[in-house]
Amino acid sequence: MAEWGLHAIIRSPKDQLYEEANHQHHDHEDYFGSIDIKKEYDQALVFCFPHLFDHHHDHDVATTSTMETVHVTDELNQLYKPFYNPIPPPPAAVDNIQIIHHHNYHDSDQEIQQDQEQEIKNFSGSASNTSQLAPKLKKRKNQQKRVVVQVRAAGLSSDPWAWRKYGQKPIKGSIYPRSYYRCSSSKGCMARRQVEQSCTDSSIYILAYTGDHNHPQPTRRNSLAGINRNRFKATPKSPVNNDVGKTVSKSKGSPFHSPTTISASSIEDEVIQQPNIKEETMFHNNCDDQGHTMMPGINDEDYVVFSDDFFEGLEDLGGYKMESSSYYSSSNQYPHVFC
DNA sequence: CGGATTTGACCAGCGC
DNA sequence: GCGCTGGTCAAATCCG
Repeated sequence: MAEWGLHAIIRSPKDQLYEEANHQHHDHEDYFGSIDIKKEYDQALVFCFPHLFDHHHDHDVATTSTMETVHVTDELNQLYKPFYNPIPPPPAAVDNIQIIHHHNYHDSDQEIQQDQEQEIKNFSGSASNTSQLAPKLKKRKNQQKRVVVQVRAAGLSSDPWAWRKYGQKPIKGSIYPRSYYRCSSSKGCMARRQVEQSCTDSSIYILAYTGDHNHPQPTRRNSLAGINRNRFKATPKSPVNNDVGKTVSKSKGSPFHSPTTISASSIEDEVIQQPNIKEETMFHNNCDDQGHTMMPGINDEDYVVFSDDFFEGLEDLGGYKMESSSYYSSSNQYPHVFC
C-alpha cells in the first residue's frame, strides 16, 4: 500500500524522467555519473520518508496519496527542458505543493558548516551582544540553504509557523513583489520565508524557506494577531492580490509602488472565500510526532512531510541531487523560470 | 498599547 | 570600481 501510494505520487514521473535522461541524453553522463539513479532515488525515498514505508504509518501514506503529486525538480529539468515533454498530471495535481528546489549550495555542506563555525568563532569573543552580531552571520547568498515550494494560496496560508513580514521588494522580471517574512514564533529564530506570486500563474505562490527554526513547531499559531488582522474584513488595504490590475496600492509614488503585499492575511482572505477549504485546517498543528516538518497544503490530508534530513540525505547520494528527479507539470512549465 | 504591516533607506553580493 | 539587485532594517503607521 505504501509503495503504490508513493509510486502514484512520485515514482511514475521520476521514472519517466530518469529514463528520459538516461536514454536520450548520454551527453550528460558526467552530470549523473554512472549511478543508478532510479535505485538511488528509491533508497533516498526510504531514507527520507521512512515513516511512509513503515506499515505502522499506512494512514500517513493513504492520506499522502490524496495529495496526488510531489513535484521535485532542479537543474535536470532545466537541462532537459528542450527535450523533455512531461505528461501532464491529473488536474488535481496542480494543487498543493511542488518542491521546486532545495538549495543554493555552491560549496559542500561541510565547507559551509566550517564557514559557519568559523564565523561563530570569530564573533564568540564578544558574544555578549549576540543580537547585534546575528546579522553579520549571514551566509553568502549562494550558500544559503533554501527550500522552494510552489503552493496554491491555501497551501500558503496553512503554514503552521508564525511569520512576521519585514520587507517587500519588487523583483526584476516579475510583475509581483516578493515579500519577506521571518519566524515570529521565537525571538532569534533565523527561519525566513519569501513569498512570491508566480507571474505565469497568479494562483500559484512560490515560497522560499531559508534558515532553521531554533524552536519547536508551535502547537497552534501563536501570533495570530497580525495574521488575522484582515481576515474577516476585506478592506481596500488588503486586497486579494491575484490580479495586478485590481491591486489597490497606497499612492506614494514610489518606484516600487508595489501591489499590496502578498501577505498571509490577504491570502487568507482569499482562502476563506473558497468553499472547499476548511478554515480550521489552516491553523492545525502540523508537527507530527517525529518532529518532521510538514509543508503546507490544502488541508490536513495534503501536507507533505519531510525533514531536513530528507534533502541532506539525497544530496549525499552519489553526487546527484534530489531535485534532479522530477517532472513538471500541468502547464509544462519549468518552475525555475516563473516568467 | 502591543504587535503586525508598510515602505523608503541602507547594505552586501555579484557581474561587468 | 561601479552599478544593479536582492535582503534587511527601522521608523511610521495600522489595527484589534
